[in-house]
Amino acid sequence: MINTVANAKNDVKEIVLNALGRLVAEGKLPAEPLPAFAVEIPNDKSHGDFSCNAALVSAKTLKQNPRSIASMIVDNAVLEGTVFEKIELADPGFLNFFVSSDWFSGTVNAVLKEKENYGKTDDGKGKRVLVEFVSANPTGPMHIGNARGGALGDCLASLLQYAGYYVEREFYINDAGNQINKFALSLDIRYRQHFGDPVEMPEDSYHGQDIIDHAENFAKEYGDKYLKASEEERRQALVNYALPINIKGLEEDLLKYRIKYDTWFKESTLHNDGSVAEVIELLKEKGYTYEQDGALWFRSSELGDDKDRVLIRANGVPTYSVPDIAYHYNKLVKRGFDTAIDVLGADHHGYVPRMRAALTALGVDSARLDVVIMQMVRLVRNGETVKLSKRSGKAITLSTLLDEIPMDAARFFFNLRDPNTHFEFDLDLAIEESSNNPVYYVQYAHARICRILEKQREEGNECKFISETELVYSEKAEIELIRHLAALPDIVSEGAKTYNPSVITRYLVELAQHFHKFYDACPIKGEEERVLQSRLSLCSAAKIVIKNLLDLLKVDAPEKM
RNA sequence: GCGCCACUAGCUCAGCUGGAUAGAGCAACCGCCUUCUAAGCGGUAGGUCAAAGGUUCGAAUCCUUUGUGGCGUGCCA
Repeated sequence: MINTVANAKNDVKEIVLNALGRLVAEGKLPAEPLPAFAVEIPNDKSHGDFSCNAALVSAKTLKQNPRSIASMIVDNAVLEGTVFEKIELADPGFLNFFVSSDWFSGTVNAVLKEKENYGKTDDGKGKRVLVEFVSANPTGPMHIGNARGGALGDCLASLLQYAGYYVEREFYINDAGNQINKFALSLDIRYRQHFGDPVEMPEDSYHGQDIIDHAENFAKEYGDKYLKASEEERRQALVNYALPINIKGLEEDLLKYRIKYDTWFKESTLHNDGSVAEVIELLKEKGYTYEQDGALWFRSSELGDDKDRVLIRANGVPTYSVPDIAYHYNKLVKRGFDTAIDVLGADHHGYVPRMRAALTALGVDSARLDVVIMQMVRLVRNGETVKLSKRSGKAITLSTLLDEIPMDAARFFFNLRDPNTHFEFDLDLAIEESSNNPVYYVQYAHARICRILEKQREEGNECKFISETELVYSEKAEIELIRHLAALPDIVSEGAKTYNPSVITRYLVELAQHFHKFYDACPIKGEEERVLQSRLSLCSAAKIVIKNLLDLLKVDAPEKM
């Protein structure tokens, strides 16, 4: 058994349940089913290492006051063979558990033994999860929202892997439908304008410089020969030329961002292989469709959406929902993933009930679709919000952002906050090479440890990894640091369960803080052998954990700064 | 109008399924390098947790109403 917070919490639960069981068996307590109770880490360390509210929550059921229940539990608790050395009763009825001192050395030992596996959990039990994220429109470059989605989706995928899931990353390419038509139209007009045609760009076409560049490069390569071709042929040629370039661009930008997908899934394949038609047939068969005003409707309002939705327009063209339904059907049924996770911007939240309704209609448990909604990012420079205008084509693209700020900072910063909260990205801070910048603060801790270990090695003090019974920790800063190391598996479980990688970045900042305090309070050089070895071991353990988690985030862990 | 998300220190944010005096970082002020990285550490000050009700042993946390802000609400994606 490894000394982690998670295991200690389980031990507390067992001790309490056993004590309660004994009391019931002796007839001192009624045999009532008790409500679930919690084990937590108190803020105030005088309240012990772990505290339990069992007596408080069961007071009502047992019809006794919490204090007397707690007192009975204390009297009947058996601590032999556990990591705890004492339990205290505290008002109004808390049970405070104190671990024995070798629990701390055991934790350090566990980290050193497990190395790169320390912190991993088996919550996922190998369940197959598909994380789809970014899926930016291939008609243009990626914007700032994709930057958050990229960092978030990629780290979420890594976190789930860490928690024992089998994970694949996927990018869904919308290479069909209206957006592509608009793309074609925009390219077409720019191409004709290039040769002096006075035609104007419609309001809702793509006005960006990238479209002009594509048209001009196309003109350079093929001259004016497509001017004489049919409009359809010309647009097709333009799309066939520009779209692969864009997709390649997306792939390259994302690779620079350290994101590598397992699959690039094209929407067009769903049209070509009949999946789109199949899904419509299935919905019809199940009786979830009807015709009205010449269009085919989906009875989504019966399945939790706030209104019915059009599947096929009066003009015979399916709406975007249909391939999307086919796509999710593909993920969950055809490819058999246990869970599909979509990382979406808040502006798409209205789409979620519809997709769940569709899955339900198709006989798929809609709980297998999980959606991580991320709120908008506000970019701030010099204390002022950077205005983003998509319409004018002057939005900040992902690649300009990444030219401005270091990759490490981007990946770290976009995972600093809960996905579902609005958040402010301070561009100046991301560039700053100081302790104000959380990335540097964490990296500095890592570099510092590396140098300490190296210096000690030069002086003949190798970290020997002596047995846990010989490690000794008594300083407050040591204890705090070890407590934090022990908490990692719990943090991983929580982050995986709530789809929230920000717990990892925050954990790292706190870990770095605990380390810096330890560094300041506990010298290594010149200490007696046992203390020296204990502290070297603790340094190594902290280094392992920082490195593991920076790797998870795909942020560099420099050995020197 | 309806729906989703938010509102905690001057600023940016934590606060786990309700728990024991509400936490960090920044900014402000005061300190710490002849010893392993001062890109570090310590201290002081700063809050009616948007407001009002409710639920209970106990609420920043759960419920209701109100206010403010963001985003949705297409036979656009």
